[in-house]
Amino acid sequence: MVRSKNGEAALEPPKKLQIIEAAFSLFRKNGFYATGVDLIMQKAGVSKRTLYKYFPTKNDLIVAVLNHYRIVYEKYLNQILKQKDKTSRRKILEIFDDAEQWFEDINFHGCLAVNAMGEFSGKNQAIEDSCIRFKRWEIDILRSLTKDINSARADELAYKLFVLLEGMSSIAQVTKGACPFDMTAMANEIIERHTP
Amino acid sequence: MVRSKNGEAALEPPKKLQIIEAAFSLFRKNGFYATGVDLIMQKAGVSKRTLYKYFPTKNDLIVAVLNHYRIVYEKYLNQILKQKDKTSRRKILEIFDDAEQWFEDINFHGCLAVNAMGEFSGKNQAIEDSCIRFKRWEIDILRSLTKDINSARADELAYKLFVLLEGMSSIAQVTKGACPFDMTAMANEIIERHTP
DNA sequence: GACAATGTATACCGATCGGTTTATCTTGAT
DNA sequence: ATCAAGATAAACCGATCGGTATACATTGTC
Repeated sequence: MVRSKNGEAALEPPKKLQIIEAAFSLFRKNGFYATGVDLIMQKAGVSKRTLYKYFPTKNDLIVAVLNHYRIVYEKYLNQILKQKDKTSRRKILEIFDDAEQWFEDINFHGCLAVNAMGEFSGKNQAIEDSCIRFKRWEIDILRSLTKDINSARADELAYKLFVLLEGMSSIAQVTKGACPFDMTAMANEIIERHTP
Repeated sequence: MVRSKNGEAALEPPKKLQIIEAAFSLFRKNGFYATGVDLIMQKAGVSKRTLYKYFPTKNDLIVAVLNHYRIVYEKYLNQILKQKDKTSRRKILEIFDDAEQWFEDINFHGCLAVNAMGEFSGKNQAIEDSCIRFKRWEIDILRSLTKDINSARADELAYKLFVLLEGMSSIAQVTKGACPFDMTAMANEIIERHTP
């Protein structure tokens, strides 16, 4: 059984990833300050010593979680972006369609980077930088798509779509109600208006 | 000098308001969990006993601060809304103009209700309710103005403007950079498109 | 079977948290 | 001048925080 355990261990994520994923779900649900390291190590099934071996401070773990957040997002986006048979416009609308569903999920608690900035703004530069990088990356993705729609006004279109996405996210986080209007249709209108 | 002190005391806000205002600025800058009651009482120039007389728990103070946040916002909005010589459209654009300046301010840290929801979602019902009420109130104000522009589609127009406002707020909070596009012009475009 | 490495469990640390209590001082009304 | 009210300052409380240190169990390698 030792051998089989080893085989599994090679496939299952290492402890470091376990910790990040446990912290990720706890931070998202309960916030950063409100989540203690004891709870994280308990949920990760890992001792405190191991946790502090991989992450010398809690803030280091937070930075790692924010990076993980982007990687998870990236994996999802790549599934959409790699579809060769779809136009950039359709890809964008697909992103908005999925986002609309997320926002209606009872377990949606807003963008982790926005929440982190609300708790650590002016307090921890590394965390702030992570958040800023995340948002810049988000709009870069959108811009890479809007370039195919209207290369001359790609920046403007990407930014307008981004504002729509962020606005809906914030509103959904607070009001927790279903969107009173069709977000994807809104995105489609904006794209329509910027299509030459 | 005792008499002059008394005279001033009658005009200056009572201790309760001092506490709320001190907590307001601290919560906005440093977040809720990260701000201890000791710092609040120190900044308010008030003893701990007095603070706990007016607010039995810290969460009670947070709710009061969120209500205060709405009242401050309301006072500002009333200055705009009461101008009889301006159209509702101009009033909306004025709101967006001011918002754009706020967002570029170095001391802007996002919407307090959004930040509070990020820290207390699923933890404190009273705080959550305060945040939800705040957002509902915001969109109600917008709807009261869009009714004058297009009564048939007032809800839709108000919501679109609200999404724009919230989206810009979130983006500004994280990226801390100047808006790359003219937000008021965007609002104007939206209104234009919904004007019959 | 021995050994070093690694992980776990847990006790512990000082600091700080939200909140209470006590003791002192100021104040306004009589 | 006195006295009760209400404020302050500060000690204090138990709990929890992030983080460290210790003791024990498990593991792969030789």
